[in-house]
Amino acid sequence: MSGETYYLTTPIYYVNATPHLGHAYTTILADTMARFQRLRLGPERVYFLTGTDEHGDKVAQAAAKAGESPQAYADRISGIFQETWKRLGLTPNQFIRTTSDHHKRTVQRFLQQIYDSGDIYFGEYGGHYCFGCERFYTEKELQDGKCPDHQTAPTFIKEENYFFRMGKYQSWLIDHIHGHPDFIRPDRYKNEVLSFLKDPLEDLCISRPRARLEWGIPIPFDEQFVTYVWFDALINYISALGWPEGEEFRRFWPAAQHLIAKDILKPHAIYWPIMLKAAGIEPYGHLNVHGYWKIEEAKMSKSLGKVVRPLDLAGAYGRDAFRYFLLREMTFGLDASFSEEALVARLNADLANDLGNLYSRVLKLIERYYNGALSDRPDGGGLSGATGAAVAEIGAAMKRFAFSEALGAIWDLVSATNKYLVTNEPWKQDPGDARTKTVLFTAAETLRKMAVLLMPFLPDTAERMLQGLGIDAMPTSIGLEEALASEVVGSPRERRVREVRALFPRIETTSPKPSRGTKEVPAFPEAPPDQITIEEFRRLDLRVGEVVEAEAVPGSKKLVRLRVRLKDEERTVVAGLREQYPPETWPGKQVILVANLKPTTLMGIQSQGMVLAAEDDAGRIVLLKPEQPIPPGSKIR
RNA sequence: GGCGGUGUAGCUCAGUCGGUUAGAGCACGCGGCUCAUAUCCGCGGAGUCACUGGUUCGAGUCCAGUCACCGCCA
Repeated sequence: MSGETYYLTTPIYYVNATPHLGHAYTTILADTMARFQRLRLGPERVYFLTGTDEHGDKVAQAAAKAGESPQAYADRISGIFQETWKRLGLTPNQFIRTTSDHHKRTVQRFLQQIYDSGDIYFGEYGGHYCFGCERFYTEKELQDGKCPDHQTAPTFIKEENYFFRMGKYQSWLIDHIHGHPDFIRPDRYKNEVLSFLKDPLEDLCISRPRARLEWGIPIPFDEQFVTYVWFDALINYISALGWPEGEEFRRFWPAAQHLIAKDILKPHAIYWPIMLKAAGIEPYGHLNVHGYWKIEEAKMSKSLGKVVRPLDLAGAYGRDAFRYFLLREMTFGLDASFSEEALVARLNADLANDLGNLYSRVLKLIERYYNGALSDRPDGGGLSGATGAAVAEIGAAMKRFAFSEALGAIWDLVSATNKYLVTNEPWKQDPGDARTKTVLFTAAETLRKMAVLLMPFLPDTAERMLQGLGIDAMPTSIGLEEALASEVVGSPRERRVREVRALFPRIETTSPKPSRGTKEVPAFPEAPPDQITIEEFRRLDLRVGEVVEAEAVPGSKKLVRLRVRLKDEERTVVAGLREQYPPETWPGKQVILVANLKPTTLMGIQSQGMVLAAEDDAGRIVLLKPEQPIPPGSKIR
């Protein structure tokens, strides 16, 4: 029980979408910090939580659209998140799901507790409700009577609900933030919260009538209502630890470091501390807020597409290179730009040229001079100052979540080691000379320490470096200082360097556009690029259509203009099939239509879809149609 | 409309309490080296610190205003 512990959380991700760059960034940051703290404190003192948020209107709607039950849908999307983190090599201690029985019970217990203590009341509320946002809007907030987010007219709803007395704790929260200046960091977000708290805080509506929304956790004291999703979701941070009597809760609360993106500042900075206060739980330790990645579409390669999928990027460039870019390029708290061009620049300059080449030149010299033997390792101490400086800087930077600065400190050490070699020129010296040995072994020792320091940031690379240095045992259950001491890691007397492979092959960019060296990059197991996922397939809206009329397009040999009936709409579709299927053969035919194809204009006629046909090697074309007649508009999946 | 933030080299950014010649990385140019992944090391050019005015012996830094972009709130 005694001693510092570290509890790190990401938001739980809403399952109405699959993982994107933002999800990956937050989770990679958390993983890096978790690994760093495990190295510093020992793994048993660190707990890293992530998971998925699975209740609410939007999930129910997405499930309906996918033709699945909400639970089946949530299971599937949650599974994709878990698989993605696994493939990225992330190491959460727990992956929590809000549809788990344990979480549901905890939420009910929490609600009951604050209900019993009088902080929840029943009241009536009327307002303009947007189903897309799952919230009410005031008249002023609406733009032209429509929801500013969804551009749809809200529904006026008057209903009774349960409300949480947040206003009661407003002054307490303001005092707490002032009393703990880094409760919310960086400062810009603290200021934003304090500015918001200058106005009176309204009570929070924490229920939704079941008649309107089934998919949620029932309110324990009134089965006619389910819990508002935010209220449900925030509680994950303590239900995961087994609040109230769980051993992990006692051990890791309130040493919580919440990590979020700036879009969900308010629930975390205002609702959540007040919820904890009302339940008699100590506030969390810190809220750490990061910015957005602005994706520069112009600088993204066509093959990876506009949608930046973490696994595609990690697959193309290697997961450590992807991770390095994210950690190095964004100043914590600020926005940053993401492009493959910038990623390749970082990969070549920092990873291949600086670190990879350093590793390679040192090991190859040792290989050649001493047949790889590292058993006799006099460390001349010529780099101890630079190493010590790096260790100190990393520690200071990580306290502030300044990942980029921490990596900068490691690269200062890389640079110092390169300078050290140029200064001492071991390749010009006699291998048998004591000085030569000292220089090379000092460099090797520094590489080993560098690898230890890199473990949280580039775990795969750190492991490869240590293995190249003849070390199999990863330091996991010891502190950082011990890990850096040569006696602990790699103590076997018979250490020798192993086969040296390039850590990061350069990606050649000689052609005007970065020619992506995808093939050469050591990728981890990943679907070949010509396969698509089931999600990608589902983006196609394929429908059965029935041709109502058809006529030749004047001035064209191949084109035929079709009127195609779907369920209760008709589309004009221009097809290039007139030679095979003249106009008179079309009426009454059932066809397969790509219904969500972007409309295009052919010979002055707008075509709202595409009819599917098959073509053999000889160029013979046949139309696809349902095996049996089926109502027009039927979905194909 | 209110509050807040940002504006520094071609690009991305650092710049502490006001202090002397404004910094780093990338990119570019020159030189060195040839162990190393065409890598590494050294040197160099380039800035009206958004603009205008003020305080001060002295302003990138403090104050007022203007412009541009961004965020939060209404």
